[in-house]
Amino acid sequence: MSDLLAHLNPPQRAAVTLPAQHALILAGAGSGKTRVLTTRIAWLISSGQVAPPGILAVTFTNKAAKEMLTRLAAMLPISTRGMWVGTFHGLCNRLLRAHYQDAGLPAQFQILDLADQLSVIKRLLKSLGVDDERYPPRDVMHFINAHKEQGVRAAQAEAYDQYTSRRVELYAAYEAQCQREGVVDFAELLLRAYELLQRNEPLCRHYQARFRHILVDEFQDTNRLQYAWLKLLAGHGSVIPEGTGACLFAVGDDDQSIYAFRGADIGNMHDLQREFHLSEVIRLEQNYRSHGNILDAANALIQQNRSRLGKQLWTEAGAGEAIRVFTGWSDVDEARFIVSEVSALVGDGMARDQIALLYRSNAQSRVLEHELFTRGVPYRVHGGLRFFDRQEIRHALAYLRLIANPDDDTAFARVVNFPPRGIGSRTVELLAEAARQANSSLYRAALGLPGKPGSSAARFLDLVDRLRVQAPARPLAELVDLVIEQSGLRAHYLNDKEGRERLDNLNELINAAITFLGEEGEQENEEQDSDGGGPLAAFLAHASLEAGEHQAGDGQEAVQLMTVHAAKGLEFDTVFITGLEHGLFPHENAVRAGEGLEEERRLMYVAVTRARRRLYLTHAQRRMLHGQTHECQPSLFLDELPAALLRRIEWRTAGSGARASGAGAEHGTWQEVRKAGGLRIGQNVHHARFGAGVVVSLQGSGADGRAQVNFDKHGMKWLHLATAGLALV
DNA sequence: ACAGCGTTAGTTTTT
DNA sequence: CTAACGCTGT
Repeated sequence: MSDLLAHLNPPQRAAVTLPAQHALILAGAGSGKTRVLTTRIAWLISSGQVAPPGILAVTFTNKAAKEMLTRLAAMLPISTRGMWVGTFHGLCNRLLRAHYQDAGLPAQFQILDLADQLSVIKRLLKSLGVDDERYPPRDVMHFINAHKEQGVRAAQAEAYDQYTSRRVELYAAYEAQCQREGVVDFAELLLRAYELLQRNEPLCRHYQARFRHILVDEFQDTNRLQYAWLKLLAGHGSVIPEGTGACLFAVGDDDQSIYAFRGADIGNMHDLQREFHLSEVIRLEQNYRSHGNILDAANALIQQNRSRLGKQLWTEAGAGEAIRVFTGWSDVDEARFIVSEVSALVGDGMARDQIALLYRSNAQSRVLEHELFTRGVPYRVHGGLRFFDRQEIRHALAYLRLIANPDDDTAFARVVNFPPRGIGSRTVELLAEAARQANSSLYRAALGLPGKPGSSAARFLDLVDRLRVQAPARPLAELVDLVIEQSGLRAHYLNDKEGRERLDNLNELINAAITFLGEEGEQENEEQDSDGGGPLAAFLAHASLEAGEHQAGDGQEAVQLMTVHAAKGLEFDTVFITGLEHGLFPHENAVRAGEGLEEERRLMYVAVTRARRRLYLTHAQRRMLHGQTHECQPSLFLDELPAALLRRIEWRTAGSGARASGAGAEHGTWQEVRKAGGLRIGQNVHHARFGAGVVVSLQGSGADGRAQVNFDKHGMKWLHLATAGLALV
């Protein structure tokens, strides 16, 4: 056991060996958060304080849950069996499957992802004849989800004006519709599980007696409902029998809270302290990731935020390199600099996957990708289409869903005419109308319709029927194969020119089914409760809850491109934070909202703390946005970093000795015009707004000519010679 | 049933 | 500037 604690620093050890009590651990970036969490569990178990079934560990992502299990398996001599480790959604799904009747759900209930949910809402609005201009489906969906995340049902929702009142009605209709179809959306998964425990006292007592330690990762990202769920399970706020209820061990970092827009509420951190009477908070501030300069920059930046619990990262590593700042003349210029820098780093032996290019919004990847592609640098963009989101996979899953639950209208509508079998929109409309009148699902309405035997509609119903009859006798993978074959999907994609890849994906789905069953059997389960609905329902839930890797890395070691949000939790030797311009990062939409700027700053903080050794901050003076070129001001975050930590990078400039690679082709161009406008490199100039500076490079000629000037006070700028009014000094 | 056209919007996202 | 969506015409 002492081995467990051997490599921990004092605060980490204090957190791990805390007596059985509620606790909040404020874990800074790179401070060994996951390690503390897993070691705590291992310590609790190996010191005999709790048996594995007494542990409930909650994360937000499947990746984090998996990582926790892997590390635990390495630490503990005994099996992790019996522990509940998973995402909020995964665990709630488990609860609902085990107690589906008490929760008022069919055994085969399906889980709607965001796209499915939107599709349900669209159909609902249509059937109710709602003007979707006034009530855009996306807004309605957001309205519904926001309420559910607050734990508010339609019946309790406040309708303070007529418009809202209508949306509450739609929320109620949506609830009814989902109930009729036997489907639950993501938020419903949590709300149902919460209500299940809240209303069923014996059941709640059972779990309160079982779980003695609840550990939560990324606590700052919890929404109100998730916090309420945790409190309920921990037995907080109600009188419960002696020896039951759990200790809540929450690990989080308020400075890395970047998901307020989807309901995360940092207020939960304050409430946790208050409601659980936490006298002290353990702070993990020693950072094992980054060099000193990077941490100093991060600290200085985040200090500008007013509402913080307070924390200061430090390291035993040296100061390291200065933070490099580059100002591009344009977004393209910025990208060229970055890629040239990347090439140089790779040339010096740095692994490409240790270089990350971060941006605030996805659209920004375009220019970077173009440049990387042109220069032949392998790269990988995170955040693309996920496996279970692919069209062909969704089609196949829809058939499987129909087999499991014929009332699933979303699934029905998706495949009723795919592959095309002559069931047009007219037929579907009639069907929808019949279903609405009979208050039944599309499938049942279709059964009731006076369809001619042999009609395409009847053949479709036969197909689903036939598959459903065969389903129970078949192993899951075989069933998937059967569905792909008999539905005509395989034949359809065989005739398709881009179908090759889609067929590969469908075959991959069969593999996924095999893998899934393997893993399923390996873990769980001495408990009977975990499958309500058999392997098919479990597989479908898996498909909804774990959307799969974004794309299998093609093996080739590649430069990593992603949004700052997607980078949270990751680390790289070298990080480029790009597009550091006002309006872009911080994003203008965020700045307008009340606390928006602070969240943007936290986002910047997350970005900065991703870097181990080298950090580049880049921005452009003009950028193409929505088809128009915009003049861009540097991000205010650049000004919030101590100048002493920064070093401006000059690129393709005379005599600077900066990376000259890539300048070859353009070298001649600017050499010819270096005398443009009477300016020369090294010329001292004065600008009305920026003051004194030195010309470091010249480009273009005539009305197009521009000069890069390093201003004493304002750093590097590109200026139009025609308009800048530079005075020679 | 589907191609082709016009319109419109355009942060961040896991489950 | 795009991409995505919805509508119209064949």
